[in-house]
Amino acid sequence: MDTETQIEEIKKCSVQYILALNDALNVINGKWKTPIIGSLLFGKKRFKELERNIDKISPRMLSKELKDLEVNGIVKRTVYDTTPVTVEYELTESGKTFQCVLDIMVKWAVE
Amino acid sequence: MDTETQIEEIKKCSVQYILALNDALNVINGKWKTPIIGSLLFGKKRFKELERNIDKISPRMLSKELKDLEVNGIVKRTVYDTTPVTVEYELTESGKTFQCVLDIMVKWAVE
DNA sequence: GTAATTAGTATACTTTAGTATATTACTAAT
DNA sequence: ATTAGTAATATACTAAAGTATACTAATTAC
Repeated sequence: MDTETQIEEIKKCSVQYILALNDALNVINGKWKTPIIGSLLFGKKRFKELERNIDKISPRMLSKELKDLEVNGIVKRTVYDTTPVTVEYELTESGKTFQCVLDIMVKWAVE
Repeated sequence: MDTETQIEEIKKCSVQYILALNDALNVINGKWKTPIIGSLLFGKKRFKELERNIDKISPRMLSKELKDLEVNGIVKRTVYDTTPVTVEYELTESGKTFQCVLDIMVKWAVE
């Protein structure tokens, strides 16, 4: 069964539909995940760059949310052995395809 | 400026993009709003029907979330003067167009 | 007269999310 | 020697979200 057919099947069953929905919602829940993803859509960034780019986020939250996003396969973390250490965050392929979800939310909000 | 052009403009500015995104996110935040919308996508329902349809939701939460959704123009509440009183909840036009947002989230989750 | 149904509300509580502030260890510049 | 920058972590706290349980008033069915 291909994904298209699979999606059609899921749409018929409210229980499965809501389960799949929750998977997607877990990626963006909380106050900070969308600003982080939004910021990374404009290119890879370092910890401090994100901290400066996202207004009022504390390092604790930034650290926690980046970990969550990494676990969910949205963000890729790369450490470079420099002094001081350089850590770069960027969206994975899955993270990039998530843009279409965000775009349609923006579209809905505007309309 | 038509909505299409407006959306293109917003996509260029991360601040505006995130603001619009938050409007959409406010509609679905919390544990119960998507199950409620999901349930109403299958047709109009009464309070007790929703309570039975959505596993483990308490009347307090159902009441609160329905009010939120009503305020945000997603759900329409209609009271019929019967005994005992009948209250029907259904999606507004805006609520129905929100389905495409949910659908794309499901699509993303499956893929 | 008692139970069940309707659509909720009230109160108290627990859990989760988020904030504030300080600290770590390393280095480079002043 | 002090300050600043790197990427965080630790501790303690507040605020928001959600749960549990009991309750309302009106009516019908048993």
